[in-house]
Amino acid sequence: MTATVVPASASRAPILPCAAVSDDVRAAGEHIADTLRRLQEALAPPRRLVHAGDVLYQAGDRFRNLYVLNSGLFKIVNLAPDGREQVVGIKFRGDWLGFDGIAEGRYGCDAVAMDTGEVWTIGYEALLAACAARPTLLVKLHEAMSREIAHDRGSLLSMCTLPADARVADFLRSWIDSLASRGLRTDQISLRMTRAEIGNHLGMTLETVSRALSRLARDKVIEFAGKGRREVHIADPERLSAFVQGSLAPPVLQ
Amino acid sequence: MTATVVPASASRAPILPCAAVSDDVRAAGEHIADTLRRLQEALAPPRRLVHAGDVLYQAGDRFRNLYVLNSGLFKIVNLAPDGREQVVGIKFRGDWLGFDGIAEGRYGCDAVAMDTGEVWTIGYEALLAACAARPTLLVKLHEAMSREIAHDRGSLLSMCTLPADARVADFLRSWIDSLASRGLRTDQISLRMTRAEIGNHLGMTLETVSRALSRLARDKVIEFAGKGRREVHIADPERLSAFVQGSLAPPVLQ
DNA sequence: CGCCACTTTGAATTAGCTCAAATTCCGTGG
DNA sequence: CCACGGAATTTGAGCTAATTCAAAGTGGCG
Repeated sequence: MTATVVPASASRAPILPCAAVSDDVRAAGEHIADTLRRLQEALAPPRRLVHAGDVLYQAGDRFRNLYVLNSGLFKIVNLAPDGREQVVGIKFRGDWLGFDGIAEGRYGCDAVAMDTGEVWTIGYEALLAACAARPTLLVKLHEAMSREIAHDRGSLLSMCTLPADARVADFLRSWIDSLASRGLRTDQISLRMTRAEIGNHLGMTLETVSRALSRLARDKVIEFAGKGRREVHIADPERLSAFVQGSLAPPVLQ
Repeated sequence: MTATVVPASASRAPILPCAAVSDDVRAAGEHIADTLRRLQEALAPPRRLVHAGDVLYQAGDRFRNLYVLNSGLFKIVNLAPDGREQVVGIKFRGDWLGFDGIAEGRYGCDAVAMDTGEVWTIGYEALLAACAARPTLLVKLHEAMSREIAHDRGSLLSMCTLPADARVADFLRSWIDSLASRGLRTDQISLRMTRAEIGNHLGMTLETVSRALSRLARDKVIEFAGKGRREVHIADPERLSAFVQGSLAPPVLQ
């Protein structure tokens, strides 16, 4: 574990590339900043710097804290007793981690950093105490849990109703959505995951992921940037949605 | 909508068939009863009788209430804008419904009764007010949300890592688990769903569900009871788990 | 009794998997 | 700076699990 603790006096927020964004995108970005501000005021949570590969918590660890991502990227990995494992979620700035530990008193997943970032540690008991005095903080907490439930259901829907190619497209689309709702630029994704990890997350093999990406590139829905093929450019997010739709309705139009 | 409102003076709890159950199963059953008791004390929520097919709320409806199931069985159906739909959850006695509506102020799914039952309506604002004075009620609420998140992730894992037959077995196993944790008899399941619904829930076709069930019956993992083939007897729940495991490890034993 | 919805089972088709080989990328050490 | 080696990626060629299509079979209910 190479993570180190950073004093609360560290920089308040990361620099956000701020291109032209719509009003509701800016509003959504504000929503996250607002939550972070309130957490800072109420709890002045300790901050921790993490690097790719760092494990924030593991399945089975005793639950005491929730965590909020101030920057960076995490994967949430679910583990079955029999050894099966799956990437069940990708977490971005503003996302909370660890909700699944509340009920049983132990985390049910691993949380692994996929990039350098900063995590705020929120003691659960302290959070509850703070919420008692600040109702809006409780509202934020519930919204975050609710969003997570809704998002997981969306994943399940994609998994169950989309063919492999469309599932990959939808995965990219939802990633773009996440970026957009944080006011980040939506024309490129830096996939900090291998094809194998993406495949595991989407319930398909790494070869199928590779083929799907190649086809999306061939059809000009995405394009690869740079040397490695982990930088994906997306000229128009709409084309991703269109691709998903297209793979549903077999050309009925005569 | 044929549902009717039942006065709060109605019977406190349904009759629970109580065979020999282990201590922690009884404890789990107590957990639910305890939550219901606290809700009753704090809010005296209105009770509503529902019948199979009744729709409690629909995706898009304005969110105002959570609901707690005192008896009966619900399915939660997620709907995509493009018409895709999926049964993303099955709800039993003690389960909460509607969490997904908190964040956006609108429900994201339909909640449809699959059997006669009684639902308690919990005004969200009133609940928050009640929680302010009763911390344990807040704890219960968070536990319920946490459990839902953990459960959804389990579903995703099954979907992504199990072949069709094992997925059906795992579905039955988790249903049995739900019954067990409520102190209900675990040797039979009354599937109040068609093969098509089960298939939709598990991401496979109705034919595949039918074949999987036939194979499970042939292998004596389950057996059909009664005339229709919706009553499933399960002599030993362990055999379901064993079947799931067996379909993972290709006979390595020489 | 007969209709209708649900279920089962079979046969043919296919999407995605497995296996295999070639290629690219990137860090490391000479 | 370049050569080397391991990991990740791409692409091809069968193979298989699950789907689609089709046809009986079964049960519930007016």
